[in-house]
Amino acid sequence: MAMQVAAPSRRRPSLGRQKIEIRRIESEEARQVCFSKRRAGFFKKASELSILCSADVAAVVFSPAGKAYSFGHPSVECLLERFLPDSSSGAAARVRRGANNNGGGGMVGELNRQYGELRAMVEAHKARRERADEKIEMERAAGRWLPMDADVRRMSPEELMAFGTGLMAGQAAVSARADQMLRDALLIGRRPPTTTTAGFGFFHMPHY
Amino acid sequence: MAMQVAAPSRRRPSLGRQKIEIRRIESEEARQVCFSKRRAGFFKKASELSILCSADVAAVVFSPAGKAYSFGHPSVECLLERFLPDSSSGAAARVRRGANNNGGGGMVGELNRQYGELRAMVEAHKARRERADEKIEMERAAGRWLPMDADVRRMSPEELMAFGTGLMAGQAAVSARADQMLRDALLIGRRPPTTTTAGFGFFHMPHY
DNA sequence: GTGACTATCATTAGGTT
DNA sequence: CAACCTAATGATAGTCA
Repeated sequence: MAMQVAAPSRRRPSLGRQKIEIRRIESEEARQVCFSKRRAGFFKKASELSILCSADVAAVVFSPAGKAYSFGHPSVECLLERFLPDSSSGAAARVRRGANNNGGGGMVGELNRQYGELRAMVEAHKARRERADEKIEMERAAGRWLPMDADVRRMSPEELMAFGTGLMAGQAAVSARADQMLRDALLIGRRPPTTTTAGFGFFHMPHY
Repeated sequence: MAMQVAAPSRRRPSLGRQKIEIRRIESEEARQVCFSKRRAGFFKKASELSILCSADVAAVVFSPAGKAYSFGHPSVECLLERFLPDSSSGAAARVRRGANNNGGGGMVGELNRQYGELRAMVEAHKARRERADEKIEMERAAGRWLPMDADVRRMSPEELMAFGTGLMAGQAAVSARADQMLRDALLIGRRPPTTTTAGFGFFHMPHY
């Protein structure tokens, strides 16, 4: 492998950072490198957020390979205890029951209420949309849509679109990742991660 | 190389970003503002990390006021279950229950999360993109969007619920579509609807 | 509390070593 | 493969509407 003699006076050592689109990085190598860099940056952000704003933050990341990393202030477990009970105890069950019974009361009503805020925001956007004309084309790529629940009958088209998109997005994510999750789960099983402290919260790093 | 900035005839509207130390922000107001901004940035990073590297990411943030926000790809519960040490009691048990409840058919519960996602997304976008192409949104909203195989818009809440549940069970085609669309919307920067999943994955916003 | 701005600081994509 | 480098992109502190 012949190496070129660097010509420092003429050639730039680097093009510097290039803009990239937020989509899966195809190159296995580049993806790995990016993961390492961004994971570090991500945890740093978590740390700064917790310190600057006195907020409690927990973050867990699973690498494509199945290794688990995490950050938690005060600790991941602690925050999960606070976060989970609320959504798993009575809420979900109650919601579900209500849906089966009348499909429009209780939680759904609340959902709709909250939707009012969102709607307001969307409205605000429309109000500000003065300069914009182009590519209605992309739309086609969107494919088919599917608005559901939350009393869609009362939503404006815009809201329906937004909601449907969001819904699909979530489901898409779940479906698309189901297989990998399964694989990961089987692959990693559950091994106790090593724990280290990084500045503020706790970092759990995987050991190989 | 000290260079004095020549006194500009016109005063700068802002000094721009200033460097700050990573320590609790004393000013109540400044802390709140910072929290909002950084929380958004934090979730965005989480989203990008999960997309770029195909990594599974979950993050939970509690504001000083006690409100909880979260991001999870595929979902917070799902990842937590993978992360938490096996323990048939306490947290793990609850986590599992919650996951089952939500995944088993709690569409509304899921919708509630989607709502949060949508809101987060809108919030994130208002900050910088809408001025470009709201036109598309309008056009689309005009009523030219293609419905799914079933006309969910005419379904009763019960029917929607059932349909939604079925969808969650497995809609490969839809998932693919959504995924593609999401990618386009998110990465390209010019998405049709006012919706972006800030990645994709679920956002849990605080319940009021 | 949120949106808009802008100058700056921070992060990181691509290469190199 | 990780540590360095450089330069361009991205995030955001400070301020005002």
